[in-house]
Amino acid sequence: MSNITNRAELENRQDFILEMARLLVPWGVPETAARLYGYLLLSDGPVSLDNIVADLGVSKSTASVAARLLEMYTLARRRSQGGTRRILFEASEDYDGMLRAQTRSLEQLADLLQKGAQATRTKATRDRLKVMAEFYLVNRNAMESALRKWAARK
Amino acid sequence: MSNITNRAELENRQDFILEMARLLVPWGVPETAARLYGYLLLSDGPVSLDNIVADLGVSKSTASVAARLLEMYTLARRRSQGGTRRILFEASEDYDGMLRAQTRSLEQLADLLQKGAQATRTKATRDRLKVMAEFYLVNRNAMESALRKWAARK
DNA sequence: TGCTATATTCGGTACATGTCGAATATAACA
DNA sequence: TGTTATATTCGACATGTACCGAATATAGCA
Repeated sequence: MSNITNRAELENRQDFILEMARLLVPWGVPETAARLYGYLLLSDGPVSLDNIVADLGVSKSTASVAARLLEMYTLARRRSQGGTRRILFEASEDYDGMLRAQTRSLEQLADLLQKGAQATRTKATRDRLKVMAEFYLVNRNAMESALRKWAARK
Repeated sequence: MSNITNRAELENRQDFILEMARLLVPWGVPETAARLYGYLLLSDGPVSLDNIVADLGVSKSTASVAARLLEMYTLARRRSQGGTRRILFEASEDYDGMLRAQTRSLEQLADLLQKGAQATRTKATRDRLKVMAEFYLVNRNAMESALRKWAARK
């Protein structure tokens, strides 16, 4: 039972899904999981593994693994329902997970550079490391601030 | 001819280099290129391929490829000198290359979501896509603004 | 032009990762 | 407890990527 209604629309959906994969793969999301995320974003409601298998053309094991991956990234949520073992998946509203990971990464980078600077005796090198640390910290703070502002909006 | 002066310091440098690799690999930088970047950051001046080979324990071909990669990322610069074929490498001051790539990526993501929204007929889904597009755009702008401010500093 | 120093490319190999279908586990329920 | 529907794990296989050493290319210079 496919989730897609007509032929003309399918092309657009496929394009969207493929493009989403193209953009997400460089962020470290495996191809299939990235496509699944695009698929979930376009789906009008929670979908089952069998939906995924039908519409994405992957095996059930692959679908299962990809869905769990997206859950780990907090990009998707599973929605169990009583009375059946069937699990439904949907895109999560916590779509800031990826960016939060970024801020964490920038923070760690700044930290490492700072520590590196402290352990460096050559002034020129030490100064460069300090400046870099500052650079990454400033950018981290900008993102962090934007994320906080967003969370508080509405 | 190694670039490292004494035994006690080596441990710290190695730690720094390894940690840098750990942080950069998730950004899509291959292990050896990431280690090389850490090494360049700690080096007090431009280094030759032979320095890299000696200090990083990789083959010359690997060093050559890794250095070229860093150049492509604009994380390193090569400095040719007349009178010899020897090339020296150093960390670049354009260490914002990675973050600029991020802003571009966020922009494309926002764009794709926006276009996806336009092609969606279901209101709830369409609205979600619009909100997401806005989210990524806001964050892109925050980073972009921080980068501009940094470039104009001093 | 030939010789030396150096960088780059190439072919093969090892390793990691994603995918599949089959096997297994588990929830629901008669 | 047995049967069915469903999800998950497992083992094998394919594919891609990074690495190495050898081969090749090229700059400098006698």
